[in-house]
Amino acid sequence: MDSTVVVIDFETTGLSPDEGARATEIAAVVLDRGRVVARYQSLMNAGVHVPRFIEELTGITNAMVREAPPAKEVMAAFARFVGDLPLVAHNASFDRKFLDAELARIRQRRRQEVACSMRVARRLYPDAPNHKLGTLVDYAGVRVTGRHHRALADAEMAAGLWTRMEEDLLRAYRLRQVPHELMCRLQTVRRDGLADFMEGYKRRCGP
DNA sequence: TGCCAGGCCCTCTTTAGGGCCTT
Repeated sequence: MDSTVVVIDFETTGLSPDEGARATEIAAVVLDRGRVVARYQSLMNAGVHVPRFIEELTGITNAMVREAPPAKEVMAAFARFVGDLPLVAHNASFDRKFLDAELARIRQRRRQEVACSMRVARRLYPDAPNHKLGTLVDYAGVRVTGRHHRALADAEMAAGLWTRMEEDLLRAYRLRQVPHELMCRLQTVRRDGLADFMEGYKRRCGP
């Protein structure tokens, strides 16, 4: 189960929990050997106003949030769902800070690292027009599963992108498998040093 | 109601600046 990860995505009222932004929706998909085998998704009511811009961006309205279960219940269920499995998110620094902030409100702490699909994509696809999730989904031929900026659709498409990147690594470097640890280490490799890194990896670890 | 940040990476770099990406 070395390759099993949970791909997560938050929709929020803004860009930073330090500035008062809260989560409005969260989703997680369990990705096992390239297949989504479990899903979790919920809107959540954190008792905050959703700005008009965010309503238009996400389609998540104040009325939808008012009728959603309390954030503390959603986050507790989310924490049970993901357990200790390693996490993946697109632009992980964003989702990580909201995850940590929302968990702290229910007196829980994250127990695993969050790998970043955007950072890996920047290594693997330096010629993509840009590295937004929507652009990479088109560029890599990932199936569009729903509306962008809704948590479950974005988590599923990020999972599809993660799978495609594993496949491209397998093809390009003739590996038998792509351990999650390798995907994490790719994040810290300079973009122009990927080929050298992979050759070194194969020598140390075998194909 | 309207507006907001921060980590990462690249390069014309490292005594820094600016673009990208997330909502």
